Amino acid sequence: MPAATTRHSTDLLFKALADPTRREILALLRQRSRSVNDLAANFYTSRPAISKHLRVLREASLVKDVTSGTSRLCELNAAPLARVDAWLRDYETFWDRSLRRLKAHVEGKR
Amino acid sequence: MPAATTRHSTDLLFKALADPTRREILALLRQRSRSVNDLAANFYTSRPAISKHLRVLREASLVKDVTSGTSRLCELNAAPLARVDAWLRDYETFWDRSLRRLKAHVEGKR
DNA sequence: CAGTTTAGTAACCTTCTGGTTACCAAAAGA
DNA sequence: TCTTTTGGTAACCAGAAGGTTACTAAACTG
Repeated sequence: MPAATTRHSTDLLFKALADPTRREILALLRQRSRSVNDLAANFYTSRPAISKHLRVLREASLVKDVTSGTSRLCELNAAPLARVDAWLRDYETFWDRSLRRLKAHVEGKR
Repeated sequence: MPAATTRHSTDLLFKALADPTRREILALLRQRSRSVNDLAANFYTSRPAISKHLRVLREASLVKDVTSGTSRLCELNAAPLARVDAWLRDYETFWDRSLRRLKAHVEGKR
C-alpha cells in the first residue's frame, strides 16, 4: 500500500469525521443498522442531505450497505477508526503529560 | 460544563484535525515548539495561510503560544486529543470485532 | 402489472475554506 | 531611535461543502 494512498484515505477519514451530522449518523449505526429513511428521520435536514453524508461516509469506508434479506440497510464499519486510534497513539504521551501537569497544578503541588 | 459547549468544542476539535496541513503542523510541534516562520518553512504555502491554520488550531486549544524568554513560540497542547480518544472508545468494540472477523477471514477459518 | 416506497442524483444556491497579496503593528537589534 | 524581523489581519478569489427541490430508477406490494 503506497504512502500516497494511505495519506489520501486518511484525509477522507478525518474529513468524514469533521461533520457533526456524520458523527451522529455513526452513533446511530452503532446501535443498529438502519435504512436511509430511518437515519434521516433522526435529523431536521432532508433525506438527500443525509444521502450525501452517507456517500462521504462510504467513501471513507465507515459505512457499508448490506442487503439483509428483504431490505437494504446501512451498516457501521468501524475498522477505519483503528487508523485514527493509531494516529492518536503518537500524541498519547503528550496529553498524558499535560494531564499530569494539570493534576499537579490543581492539587497545588510542584 | 454545559453539553452545548462540549458539543461546540468537539466540533472545533474535529474540524481542526480535518485538514492535512494542520495535522502536519501538529506533528512538527510534537518534535519541538516552533516559531510561525519556522513552521511555515516546512510547507509550500505562504506564511499567512499557516497563520490561519494556527488560528484554527488555537481555537481548538491544540496549540498555544508561549513567550519562552526572548521569542514567542507555538507549543503543542495535546490535551484536547484525549476527547478524541474518549470518542473513539465508544467504537473500539466494533473495530475490534471487525478486525477479528477480518483476521478469521484471512486465515480461512470460520 | 400498476402504484407506492425507497433512495440516489442533478441542478442550483449560499456559505465556508484555504489560498493569495498587501498592509500594519509590535518587538528586537543596530 | 531607526530599521529589520516577525507575525497577524484585511480584502479578495476560487473551489468545496452542505443544503434545498425536482426528477429518476429500482424494488416491493396490492
